Amino acid sequence: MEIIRKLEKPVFETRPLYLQIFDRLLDYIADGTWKSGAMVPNEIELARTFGVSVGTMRKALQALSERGLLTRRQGRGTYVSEMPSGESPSLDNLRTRRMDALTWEIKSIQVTSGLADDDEQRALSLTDGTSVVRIRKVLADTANDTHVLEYCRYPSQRFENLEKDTAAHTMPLGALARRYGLLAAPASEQLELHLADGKQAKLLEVTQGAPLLQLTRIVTCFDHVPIEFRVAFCRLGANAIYAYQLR
Amino acid sequence: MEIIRKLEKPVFETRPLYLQIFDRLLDYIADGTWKSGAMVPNEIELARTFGVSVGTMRKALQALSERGLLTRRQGRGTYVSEMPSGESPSLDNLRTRRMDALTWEIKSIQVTSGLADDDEQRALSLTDGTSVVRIRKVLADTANDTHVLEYCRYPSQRFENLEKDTAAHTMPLGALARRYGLLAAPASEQLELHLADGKQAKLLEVTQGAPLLQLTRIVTCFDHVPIEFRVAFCRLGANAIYAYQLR
DNA sequence: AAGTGGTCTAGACCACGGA
DNA sequence: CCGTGGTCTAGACCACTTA
Repeated sequence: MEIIRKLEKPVFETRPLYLQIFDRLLDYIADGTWKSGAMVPNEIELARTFGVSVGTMRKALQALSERGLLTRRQGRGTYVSEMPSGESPSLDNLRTRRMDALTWEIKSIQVTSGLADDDEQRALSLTDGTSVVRIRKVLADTANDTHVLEYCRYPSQRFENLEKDTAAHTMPLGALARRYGLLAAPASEQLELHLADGKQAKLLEVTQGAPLLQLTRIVTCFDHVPIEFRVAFCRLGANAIYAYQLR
Repeated sequence: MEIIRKLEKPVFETRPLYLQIFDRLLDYIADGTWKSGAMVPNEIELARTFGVSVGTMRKALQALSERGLLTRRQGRGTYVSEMPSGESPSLDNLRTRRMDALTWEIKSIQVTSGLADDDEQRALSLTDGTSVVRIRKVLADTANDTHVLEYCRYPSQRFENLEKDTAAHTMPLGALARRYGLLAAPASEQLELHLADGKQAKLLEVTQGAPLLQLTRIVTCFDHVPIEFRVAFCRLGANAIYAYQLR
């Protein structure tokens, strides 16, 4: 084994072993070999099956743990992180002033599909003539007087028949992606101020020209292939804020 | 040395060695023993001087590197990260649509001090009767039509004579903190929509009631002691956005 | 060629959690 | 009590940078 690796590595794969293992484990999680919430074998056993030292195995596991895909606890073991699989369409960074999560009610949902327009092509790295599934939602947390109009687009090629998969329409992205054998990586988000146009005003029950917080994000897999393009317009109640952790 | 550590550790200090070293190195950087931009000794030498193995030393160095305080490059060595020491009062997350940094001009600056009010006491964990230095700035990037009204408060106790230290008033927090022997840790920030009151409207050259993006952040040292309480009101031009990296 | 950090190994002991 | 991950050691070799 030692010799095989020493011979093959320079030719076929020069990346660090722990990163190669990282990717293999990523596949395990994405394709369900390791199911959400399940306990995974211990370090020593994993190291043996991959033919590496415990230290190297550990580095791969820690990398996954840092990215939130595995949860490790001393004395307990290593578990596949439970992704929020419920109905909440994660707008995690919208919080109450006391940093509690908001509780969303889906007021309306509308699913269509069609050829990607210029913006969608650019955002999702699609070529001309490819199509996308579009999901438009109106969400509300009436207790906190906060309403969101959300436009999500997914490349049809990677999300086959998403249009008809109604159960998937209300899932947060993490769960949706995994349902289609994909793993969403951390993304960046952009915020700007936007004044409501007529249509937005109607859907969000505000007057035209009311100030909204506009969120734009593009989520990719770990291989940097984009899988979601989302634009959300938020009407924030007096008690609602957008909070996040600076680097 | 070995014996001393084995004897003393359980009594005086049970935290992992690499974290103890992390803190010592943090002090080196904060107090200027390791100057900004300087190269630090190599891992092996450091490990010897601290009386630990290279692996442990490495873990401490990497932790500092992850937090952006050290910069390590294979073949080059380890350097103390250069902090932005210029005049720009870092509003790093405000960007143009193309993600370029904005270039700020200080339109006005006003420095006062006085007893901390309730909000300031809460934000900075101060007790009744302690005082703060307040710096109010109006900043503008005229090219991108973006204006910011920024209120910063610092505990007088940790920033002695900051009121008279005019050079410090225009520094970004990282540089300011280091000038006073402190090291700022990553913080969290809150965003909300705010409608300009009369005073804000005048300072930002907008009409009263104009929508502003309000940023609130509290920055602490690595020991969680708060050192800055900042509230900023931003009038964003059409080309300006607030961008950040999701976890 | 020399020196640096990056990767990898093969052990050891410790602290925690659960049976 | 045992099994887990967390810490720590003392090496080895590799890849990169600079002189």
